[in-house]
Amino acid sequence: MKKPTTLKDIARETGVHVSTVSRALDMNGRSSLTEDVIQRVRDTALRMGYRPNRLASALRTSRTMTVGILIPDITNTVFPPIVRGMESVLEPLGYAAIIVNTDNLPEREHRLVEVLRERGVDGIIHAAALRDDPYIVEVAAQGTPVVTVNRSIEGSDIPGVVNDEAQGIRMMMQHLYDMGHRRIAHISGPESFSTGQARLRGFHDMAQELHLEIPPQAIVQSDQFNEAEGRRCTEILLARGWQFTAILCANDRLALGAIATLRAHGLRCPEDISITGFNDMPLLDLIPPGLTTIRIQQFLVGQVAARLLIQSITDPGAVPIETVLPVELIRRGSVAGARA
Amino acid sequence: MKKPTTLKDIARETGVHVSTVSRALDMNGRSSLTEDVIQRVRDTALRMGYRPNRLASALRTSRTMTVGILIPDITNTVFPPIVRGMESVLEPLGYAAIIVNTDNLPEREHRLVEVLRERGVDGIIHAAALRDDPYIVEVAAQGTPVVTVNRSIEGSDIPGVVNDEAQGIRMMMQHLYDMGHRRIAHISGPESFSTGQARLRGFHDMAQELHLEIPPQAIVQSDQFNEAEGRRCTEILLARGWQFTAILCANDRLALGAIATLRAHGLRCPEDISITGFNDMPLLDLIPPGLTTIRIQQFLVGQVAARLLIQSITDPGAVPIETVLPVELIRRGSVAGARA
DNA sequence: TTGAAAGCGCTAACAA
DNA sequence: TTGTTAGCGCTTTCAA
Repeated sequence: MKKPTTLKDIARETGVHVSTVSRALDMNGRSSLTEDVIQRVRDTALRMGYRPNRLASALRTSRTMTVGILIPDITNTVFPPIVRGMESVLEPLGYAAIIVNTDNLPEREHRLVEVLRERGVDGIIHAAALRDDPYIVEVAAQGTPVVTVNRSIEGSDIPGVVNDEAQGIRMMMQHLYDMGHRRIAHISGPESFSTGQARLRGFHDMAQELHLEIPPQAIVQSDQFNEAEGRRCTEILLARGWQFTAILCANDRLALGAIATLRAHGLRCPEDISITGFNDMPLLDLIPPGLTTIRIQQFLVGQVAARLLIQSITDPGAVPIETVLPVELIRRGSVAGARA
Repeated sequence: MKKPTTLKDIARETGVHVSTVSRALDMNGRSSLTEDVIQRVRDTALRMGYRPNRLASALRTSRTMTVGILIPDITNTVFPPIVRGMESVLEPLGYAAIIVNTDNLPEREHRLVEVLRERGVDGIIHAAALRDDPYIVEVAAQGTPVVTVNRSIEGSDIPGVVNDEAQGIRMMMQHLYDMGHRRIAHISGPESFSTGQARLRGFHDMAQELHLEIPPQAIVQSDQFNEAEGRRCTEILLARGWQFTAILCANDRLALGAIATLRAHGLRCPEDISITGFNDMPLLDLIPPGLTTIRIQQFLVGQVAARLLIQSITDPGAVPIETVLPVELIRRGSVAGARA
């Protein structure tokens, strides 16, 4: 239970004033101190096992060297690589991260942001932003640096990193088209997320470009990005009776649900119906028939977001509002040529 | 950029002393204050959007209401559910969590623990403990409450939650035996983790009980719990030429690697060789041929660990050293009857 | 180049 | 029941 060494202890030990110790231990700002004093102080600090008390220093400087990360659900396998990407830039810079799960619930998000603010985080990386998220906009307006990842907030000037949704959908549609598909259904993402929205728009735009007819029955909107919703939406699609040869799903988990439901109806993927996803989440390659999907650069997206946040903290102003990262089409087994 | 409301602001506004404000806002300890004052203070606090500064309060009380969580790698899908389990008990109690990834590297673990201590965490949940982990033992000895999850530290009195490894291996061996397997190989876990050790011992114990002969060639030790090691170890097993009908792998990822290597050698699972795993990680059920495995209660293990930590913080002494959670055998497609 | 002193926001004796 | 006071450990302005 021994109590930690403080600056005062080191001061007593070396016979200088605590402010001198503080200066000697300050790494960046050149301190105008004698080399000799600096050495003596640092040596004794090391010897006594000094560990700076960031709470105290934060109270003085209002810099905690801690940031908050808002995730919808860390259990969703797309997010861990993103988090590691963030950590890979934050940790070397001396930042620690408080990670919280919002479950996409606005009032839970609200509460958790309070938790972060009470702890004086220097900034917030928001991977769970809602398209309409007035609360976090307010937080940013009050001076807490905020950046969004994956999703963006509509009509706000909060910097964000996103994947090239439009291009991803475009490549996928082109691929399906090239494989002979003309009647393509779409299970779209929740309309409360910018990703769901962007992918839906991409779908319409590309359909028009390819001169595909997309009747209203071709599209079902999901309420969440998960397997259960994928199943529910596929049931609806099937019940509508419109004859489609492929379903372009707004993400991988919806696609997994779609495949399961198809199978339950005696339909095979890809022989009867082709299915596509989005994200290329981990382990996907091992799940038959191998989902054809759009790969986003999960680790990189995290890195870029973290860099943006650091920049917002140290040098606001010069931070780009939107950063778009390229995506890649991954062909696997879930797309086949359209039946005649 | 408006600066946050402090107790002093509320004091000025209500015309009482800041210590009175502090008392009025203190939720638990009944404060011997007039109902009227309490109401007035709380009302204005609410009106002014007061948010307690935990840094300042922590500096005074040395309670940050923040805990540290050490994970080997959040990208490993067994861990996110465990983390959610922890969060499910921590968050309602007002605790936030700083989560860090050790990658099983001792010196990285060391550095990250420093990061946590500098931020004054009230305790540490260690899901990345090494069998021999003198540093964290020292940290605990110096007064920081520590509990381990999944893995335990040898010869220490640090409280820990583990799964019933012995019973899991026992059930699995019995299952293989019942399916006619008599020549069972084992890809064991890293010897630096208590889990690897415990499962290996369980393997030997149960083999003896079943009167199975286990020649030295039957066992290969992995260096890490991942697919690459599973492949490497399987190659070794195959090269040795000992005829086995099943491989009991120390965890799911080793098993996934084993299946891949078998396939590369033209061997089918389960027709030629049966394979088993441990953990029942998410998505495993979707990967063919469906790995027969031992399910650990991921969410629960996290919950229990968090409860233990809170107890260690608030009421040390009465904390059980070891808590063992039951496991379950999950039969899927990777085990078939042994070939004659 | 170094020391003195004040204060970040809060809590907890101790007094009144 | 409420106010006064001191101080948690650190940084930073001002003096010397």
